[in-house]
Amino acid sequence: MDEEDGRARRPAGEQLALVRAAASGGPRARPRTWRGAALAPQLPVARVLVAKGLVHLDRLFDYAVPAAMDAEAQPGVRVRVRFGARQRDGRREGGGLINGFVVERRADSDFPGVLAPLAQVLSTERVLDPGLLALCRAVADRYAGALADVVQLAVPPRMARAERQPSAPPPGPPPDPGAGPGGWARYPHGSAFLDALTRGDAPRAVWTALPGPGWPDELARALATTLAAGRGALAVLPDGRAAARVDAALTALLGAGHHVLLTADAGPEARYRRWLAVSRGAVRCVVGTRAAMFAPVRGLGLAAIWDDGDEAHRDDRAPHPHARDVLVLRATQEGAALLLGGHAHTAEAAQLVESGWARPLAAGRDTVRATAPLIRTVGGGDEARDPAARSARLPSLAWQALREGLARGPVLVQVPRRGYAPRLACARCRAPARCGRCHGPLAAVGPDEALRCGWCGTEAPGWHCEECGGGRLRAVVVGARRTAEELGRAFPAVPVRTSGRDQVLDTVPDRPALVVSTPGAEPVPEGPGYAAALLLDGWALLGRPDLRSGEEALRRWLNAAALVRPHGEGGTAVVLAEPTLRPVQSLVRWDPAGHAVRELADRAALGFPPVSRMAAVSGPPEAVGALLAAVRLPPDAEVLGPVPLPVTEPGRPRRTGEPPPGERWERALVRVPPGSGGPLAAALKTAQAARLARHDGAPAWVRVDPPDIG
DNA sequence: ATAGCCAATGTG
DNA sequence: ACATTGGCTATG
Repeated sequence: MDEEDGRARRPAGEQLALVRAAASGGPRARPRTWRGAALAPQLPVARVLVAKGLVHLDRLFDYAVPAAMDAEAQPGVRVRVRFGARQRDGRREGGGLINGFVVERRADSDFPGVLAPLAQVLSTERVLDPGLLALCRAVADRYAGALADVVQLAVPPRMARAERQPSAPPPGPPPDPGAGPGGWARYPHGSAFLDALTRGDAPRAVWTALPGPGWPDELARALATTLAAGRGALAVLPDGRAAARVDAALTALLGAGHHVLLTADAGPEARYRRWLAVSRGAVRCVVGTRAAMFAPVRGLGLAAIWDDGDEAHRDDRAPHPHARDVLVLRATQEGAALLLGGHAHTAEAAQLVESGWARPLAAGRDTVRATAPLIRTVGGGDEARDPAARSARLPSLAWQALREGLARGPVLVQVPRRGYAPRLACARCRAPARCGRCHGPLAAVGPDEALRCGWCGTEAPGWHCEECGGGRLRAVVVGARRTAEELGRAFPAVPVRTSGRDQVLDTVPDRPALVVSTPGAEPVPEGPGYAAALLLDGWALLGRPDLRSGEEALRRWLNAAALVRPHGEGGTAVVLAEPTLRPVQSLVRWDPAGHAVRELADRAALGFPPVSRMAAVSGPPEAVGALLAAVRLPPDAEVLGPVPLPVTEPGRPRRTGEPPPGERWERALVRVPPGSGGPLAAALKTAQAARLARHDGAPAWVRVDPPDIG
């Protein structure tokens, strides 16, 4: 914000006299809108956010409002201004035109100098309203980022054609979904949650969704209930497919016109048109992917997020806000309800419950048992005795589950994402390197890690090829397609479908088929669910030192197993993993909340997020050292490191915050206890701004909530 | 970032 | 005496 510098405030008259003098005096050309023009009679000062995300320029600048722009230069509109000009003997020189937003109209300015005029009002659309501005400010503060950067995430680029069209209002008042609570009746507190929404209260719930296809309808009912109570509603989903399912459920409840779908699939212009309908208040219900977390819904009554453990919820642009955290901020700031739902539970969700901020919304054990499939595990001890199973190189139990499932319907095989767990093969004969105990694929989990089985985790020192006796390995990438081919040969009578990153299959019919999919791309079965699922993804994750490996493996398993028929209808999911491990046990008991609670306790004991908050400072050693030396950290902050970062391999595309190839960078972590996250971000931002403004040596990167802590 | 100033350095 | 370069600073 603008600095409080204590200088005497000039009366508006004197200020304007200065501007006029400047305007009539100099020989230089001035913006055409300005030459000789008078100023706005009322509120002649516009406070402008310039659209440059520089941490050290993270404040507002005052401009004079020419009379001709008086009516249009309202708070929230996009403008163009001269920025970076210098002032010499009463005239201004240079400075380029850049975009910005009018944030406020004022009678006078704190700035003691001569104000430059607004150059142009780009659009009369008030896209950055005070509520959205306050949210962006809070997000920037939370993440030690620049306000302009966050605004760029929140306000889509202008599409003139979309602005020319008026936004159609809904066909009438939103219909009351009142046909009872639907699937919410299965949850002891489900109806109470909906009733609270109807009353206009702001209940906050962490919802453990029952397995099965019901959740999009339940989410839609919560949104529709809020809308019927006269408030706005917003749901953020991890991908376009999930958003489309909720969109369809909402259309079924309300008909068309009462909500919009904000996803990237629509294309920039259609997306902006829908966003404008929300911004203008014509539509008050939004379903979308992460950018929708900022959707300026009027009178927000409910903010909902599905599957917050999905990394797609974190924006990939600085300062990398996470939709869960943004919605928690919004619910607090705007007095809205929060619904954080999923089959899995993050430690963050558990923390919201444990702190008392949110209440659990879960079904009873009996209901869970009646809706979940039977979970079976195959650990390293289960040999493949069945000759047919041995030829398919699958443990016999897995083979059996596939065969029995295929007799009754589609069977899902969840395989690791391509390139995620590189498989190894004999360098001489190309035969896949197999585990001696369970025939699972061997994998090198980390660069210097031991060779171990990708399924049961058994280490395989001194490996030799079973086919040719060779002792050297080479990496081969085995994706879904290859797994599909292998399984197809094992079950020649059954059609094989694949679904993965580049070719996602939305649904599969209720007929016997092998459906090979990577995590997150699982097709939704059209019938009562998959007859069986084989979960081959996860071991590579569990072997990692990553903080979230267990949580993430369980999340992927639960999301796949939730697509399987209930145990009572013959549904079975087989997971190839050691049954003693915590995530495996939690899957067997279908207890995601319990897993998250234990996970949270562990992290609390170790001083890990989300109980502590962490920020990473990375860069060349001298830059990291200088920033750490300059920063005035809160007294309870603790600096860990710095330690050397792994060197970027040449050729691999580099992400921001990673060292350029060949450079040796370091990373320090700064950790604070709960409650000191805000001061930590503020301190880092201040130090960063001071160093950048002075060009004080090489810059360091600051990132709040860094990924890959472990 | 970016433009403009200034001083220091280089060139005829 | 003048041009070129690099550091420094403020941006309304």
